[in-house]
Amino acid sequence: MEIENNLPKTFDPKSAEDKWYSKWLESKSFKPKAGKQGKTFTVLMPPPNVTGKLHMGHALDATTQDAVIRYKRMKGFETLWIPGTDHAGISTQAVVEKLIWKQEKKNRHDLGREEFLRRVWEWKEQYGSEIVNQQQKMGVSCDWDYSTFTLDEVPNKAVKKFFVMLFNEGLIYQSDYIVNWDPILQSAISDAEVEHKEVKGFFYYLRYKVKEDPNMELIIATTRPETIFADTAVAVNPDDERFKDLIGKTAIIPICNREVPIIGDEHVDIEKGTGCLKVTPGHDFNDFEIGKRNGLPIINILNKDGTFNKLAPEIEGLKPKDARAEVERILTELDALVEKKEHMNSVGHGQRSDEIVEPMVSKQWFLNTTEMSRVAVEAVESGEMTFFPKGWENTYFAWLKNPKDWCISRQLWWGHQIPVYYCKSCDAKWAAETDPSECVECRGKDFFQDPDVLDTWFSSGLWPLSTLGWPDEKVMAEKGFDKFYPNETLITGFDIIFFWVARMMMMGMKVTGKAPFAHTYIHAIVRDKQGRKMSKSLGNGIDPLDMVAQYGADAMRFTLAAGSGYNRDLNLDPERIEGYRNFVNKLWNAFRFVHPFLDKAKDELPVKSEWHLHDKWILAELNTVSKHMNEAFDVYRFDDASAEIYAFVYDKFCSWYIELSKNILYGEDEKAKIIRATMLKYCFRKIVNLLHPIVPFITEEIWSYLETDSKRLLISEEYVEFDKSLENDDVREMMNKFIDITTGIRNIRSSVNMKPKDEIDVKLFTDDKKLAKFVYESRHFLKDLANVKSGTIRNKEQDRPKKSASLATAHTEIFIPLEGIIDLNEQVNRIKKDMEKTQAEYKKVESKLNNQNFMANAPEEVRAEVNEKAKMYQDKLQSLNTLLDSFM
RNA sequence: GGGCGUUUAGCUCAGCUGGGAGAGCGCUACCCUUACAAGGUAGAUGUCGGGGGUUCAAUCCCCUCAACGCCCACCA
Repeated sequence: MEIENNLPKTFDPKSAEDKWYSKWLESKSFKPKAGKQGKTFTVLMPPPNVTGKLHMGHALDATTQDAVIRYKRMKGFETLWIPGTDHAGISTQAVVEKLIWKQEKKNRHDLGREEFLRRVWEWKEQYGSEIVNQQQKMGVSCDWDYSTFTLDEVPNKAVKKFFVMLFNEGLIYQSDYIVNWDPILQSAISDAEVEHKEVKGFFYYLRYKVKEDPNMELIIATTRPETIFADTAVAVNPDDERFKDLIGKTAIIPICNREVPIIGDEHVDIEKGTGCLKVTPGHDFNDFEIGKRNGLPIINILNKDGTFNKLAPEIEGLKPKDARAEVERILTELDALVEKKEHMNSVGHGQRSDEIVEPMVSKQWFLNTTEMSRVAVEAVESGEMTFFPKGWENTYFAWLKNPKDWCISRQLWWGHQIPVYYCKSCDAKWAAETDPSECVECRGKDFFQDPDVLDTWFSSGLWPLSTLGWPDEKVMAEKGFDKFYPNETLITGFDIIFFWVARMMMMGMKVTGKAPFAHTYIHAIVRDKQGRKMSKSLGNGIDPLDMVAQYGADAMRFTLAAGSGYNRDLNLDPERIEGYRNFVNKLWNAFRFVHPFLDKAKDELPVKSEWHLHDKWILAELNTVSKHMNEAFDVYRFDDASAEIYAFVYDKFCSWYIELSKNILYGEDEKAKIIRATMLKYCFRKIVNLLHPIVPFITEEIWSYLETDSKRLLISEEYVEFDKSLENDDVREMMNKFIDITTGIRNIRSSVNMKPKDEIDVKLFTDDKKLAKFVYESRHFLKDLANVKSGTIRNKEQDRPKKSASLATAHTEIFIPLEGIIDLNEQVNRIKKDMEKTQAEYKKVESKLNNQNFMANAPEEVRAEVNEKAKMYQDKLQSLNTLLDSFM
């Protein structure tokens, strides 16, 4: 019979993607809608930087969040997924500065603050929307009306409100402090933004004279000889027998010949170096502390661009590297350099600029996080917020249990300007949420705002609040703050646990007393197939949009979901995407098979008494899959969810149910046809439903053929739930046996190199009467599945055919009489091999049963299982013996 | 130096509270069989990093060694 099919032979992702994304937008399917759960479910998208092109990490973010949101939406939660973008102070400013320099040879100071910011905004308007396009290509179902940019009005207000609040509480303070200075950005950066890298350097052993005793000299080891101009002391350990008499005396710094005190300080390690330490409070974190303890002066010998200033006259204007060489030259000349030894040094680099950061003392704003950290720790310890996988809480704790004050000011222009004002007429300094018109103290008009801006993470930390309108009460009401805060789940990568997760926790709890989200799912970092980080310099990056163009968004999403469980790395090989593209296509073709029969299908399932055993079986299997998928999604095991449905579609639905349906659908029995068509349609509705959170496009496309009401979109359907009444272990057992027999016959066919066209006669022997009956009734199917032309099925008391190709399962012996055609020795060997294997298995269980300790200690169910297995192996061995006998 | 993690089939990885070693990709043979060659059928492959211990029973728990990776701190 010829069946017409007007569907394309391969699935075309592109047209489906565009079509359905617009339909979802039109139908407002992404907007929160009250559902049967009576609860909200909010997810906050980590806002990508406006500078950025989306990379695979974003694609993983998008896929996992979209899967969760779609799942929960279908489960009947009122879902809200909030998108947005981050102004990313440092990187954006750097990108635009570079661009302007390239085009006009002007730096930001040439343009002035106002003009420069205008240019950055212009740039942002042009490129910021690119991100939205890219996200939409991946199918994200977020509510675009909630889209927020960190420099929008409300986040601006949030930042100011929070700043002023903490300023007035005394938690935000200004201080001269040693900070990490990035000479490229010409700004302070926080500790968290510094990355340490191993760099080859040297130990320089320098000779310092002691003023009081011209014959005495101290040898000091240092890795940074160029900083001697900023030294204000020499320190030794007060318990160090070698040097303690020198404490109180004076050392003379080579080159600049400055006299500095020799002091005793516990920090000095007797074992390390020479036991003498040069103290540079202006350019070293530890020395800064020593200086504070001992009241030492601070000398700053660096300019903002990292070159040396006039306090280091011999090297003025030089960069640290050149300065070091010059100092080395002079020291050698003066015979003050005793020795130079190679040494691996770990040196701080700016996360953004990748330039060596210089510790430098400057006036900065700090946020005291002691109390906020404690609260944030408590929230996780109490279970108010849970990490998935749980292990990541260690990383979180490591950061928060050892809080350091957070340097929040940056010497940049692009960002939230610090809302602190200074009066020029009096000494007043105050923080205000709105632009002031006069000095709070002298009411003078001559005041100015602090020129610095806040660390980007300061505004990101308030993201859960500001995206829902805080602190503007009107906007909060519009956006449903009370309804959607706290969020339910945060999904992000582990690299920003303390940059972002910890800060949101601290700030969210500070403002509302509640953790901003209940769950944090930490997903893997996407790497290349060799496990290397994707980076520009390696050129191993994979562009998600290329993958979408090449294989379709569904294939890429399925790949990412399948690779994303509780693992730390996700090594992505484009070949895997191709593999899952094939899966998507498989699904499409399975549907192509069903499609012509949809006319016959009814919308309601027939009464149970009319179900074929195949139907009961596939519905039971599908039901189990739905159970496992629900469980997996609930705990963010996207890998399990994907594997479950993948295996079902391939190994159960396509390989068996569809194959078994052909005989019926191409047959004569009209009633049976209708039932089978109805069942297939029903299964397909469930399959695309279950798959929808992972592969939204193809499932919506297929759904459109299955649902007559074109207004009902799959995205808004109810997710399949477990239904206990569909479970049926007897049917499963029967089908498994039938599959054993079919596979067994195919196995024999393959072993004797039979062509698919060759028809065969099969003789089956089993003592399972129900099975015998079912197999007999299924004889037509066996023709389709294994080209069985004729056969008999008898009990094991009957004589077996001689010299046949044969095989034994635990329940059935299969004979294919082929005397004269087959190599008998080969057959005997095959049976013997099977026998050895089975015997080995049997021995394993037998030894357990003979082990008294096992019988005494093992739980009953385990014993029962082992018993059953032993019986199964015995049966099989007996059958194999019978098979061998047939060759005698 | 402190902490975390990883080590299971050629590759990438799953294996929950101990009780049959699994998946995908790849590979081999045969097949263009009327949903699908982006396919079908059949098949091969593991001393579960090494050693020791607990247990009737260890990939799983404990100890130890080794290799690799990450994070933090520090480096006179």
